[in-house]
Amino acid sequence: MASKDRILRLKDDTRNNILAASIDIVKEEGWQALSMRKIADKIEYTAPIIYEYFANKDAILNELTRQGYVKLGNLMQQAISEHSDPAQQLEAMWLAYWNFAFAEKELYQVMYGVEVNCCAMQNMCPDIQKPMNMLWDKIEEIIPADKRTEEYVDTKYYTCWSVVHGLISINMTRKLTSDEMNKQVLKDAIGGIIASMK
Amino acid sequence: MASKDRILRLKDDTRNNILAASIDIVKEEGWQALSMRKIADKIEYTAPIIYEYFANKDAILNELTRQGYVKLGNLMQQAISEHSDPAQQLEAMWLAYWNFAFAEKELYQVMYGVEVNCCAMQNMCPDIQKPMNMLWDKIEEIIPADKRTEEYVDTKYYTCWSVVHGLISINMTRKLTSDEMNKQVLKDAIGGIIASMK
DNA sequence: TAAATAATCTAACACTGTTAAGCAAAGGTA
DNA sequence: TACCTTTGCTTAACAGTGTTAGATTATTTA
Repeated sequence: MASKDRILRLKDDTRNNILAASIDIVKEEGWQALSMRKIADKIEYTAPIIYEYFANKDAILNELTRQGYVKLGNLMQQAISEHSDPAQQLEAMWLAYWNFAFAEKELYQVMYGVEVNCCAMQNMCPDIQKPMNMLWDKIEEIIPADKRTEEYVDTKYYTCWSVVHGLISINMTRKLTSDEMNKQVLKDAIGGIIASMK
Repeated sequence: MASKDRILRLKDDTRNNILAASIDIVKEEGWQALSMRKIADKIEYTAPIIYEYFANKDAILNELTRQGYVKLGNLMQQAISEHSDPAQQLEAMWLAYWNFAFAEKELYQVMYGVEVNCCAMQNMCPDIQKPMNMLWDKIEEIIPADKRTEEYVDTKYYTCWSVVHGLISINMTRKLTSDEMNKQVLKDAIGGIIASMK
């Protein structure tokens, strides 16, 4: 019965191949160029077999989105482990978020809908919520107990997120700002918000 | 020769009809649903005649984008006229930006590529640059002369823009935050940045 | 070896943006 | 009035898209 396992492993392989082929195509030609037939070509099959692994094209994008959040979560975990002071940890987490957005540009695009049309963030699965929760918890930790209401944490969380995501979006759609200025804006804004929490 | 004028006016009418039909469709069914044949149906023609008025689909989106920037510019102008203090003017301008994004959600989406795929911001025509320039100039005005370098103004400009655009993007892709909190975040962040300029 | 099952492909549907060819009505000219 | 040319518009088509049904081939099981 070990052959069953081998076959299952092979099926898993082609599933991964589909996902890998997809990001390859996106990296080469952008999200708009991603088509079922192109994916099939790349994995040396015909288009219909993809539907044995994914319900439809959106399901592929959803899985890539999920994987993106997993990666982001891991990077944040690592950022935390490299500092002991909560404020420094939070800053490192946002920096990790920032770096992830450009290191995995294509994933960030599908995760946060910058220049992508698809998949309107339907299923809020745990993987997707994790990075958000990590940031939220860390902010909660920094805020002194007497100010620590859910609303206050929410406000600070969304303020930080807005700055970072906004700056990333702007950088991705048009590229005018210099790298030094990005770092400056990021440090200024995030630093200011973090300082205002205490 | 007045009949020539009438005919030209009619041509202008259908051009406008094409644009109006386009936003109508987008408002009803979203950007993804916008197709040449649907536009044609709405203006009671067949698809190919659209190409007598616009080079291709992207050209339609570009024109809508341009019109969006014109509207935004006018709203900002109005915001300025309603205050005398530069800091208050700037705050009103950002508020106008914010309100525009939700009053003309579809336009904002095509202007800033939130959940849209098309038209990668190719031709930076004056109409498009105007709102940016208005904000930039106002920020320059607020910053005291001894700090007023181009880089410093740039930094403050992008910081503000990032917060606002980020918050808008987040609100448009997922809607979790409450209206009151949005205003709070906006006022907090923008207010803070403006205060830090002086 | 024969039957049953799994794996894969071909063909098709309805849609997309876009172009070329053709028809029909209007305009100008003799 | 007759012809010609231009304009306005349509039909038909091409190549591409996501997706499904049916047929075909290969593999496993009895």
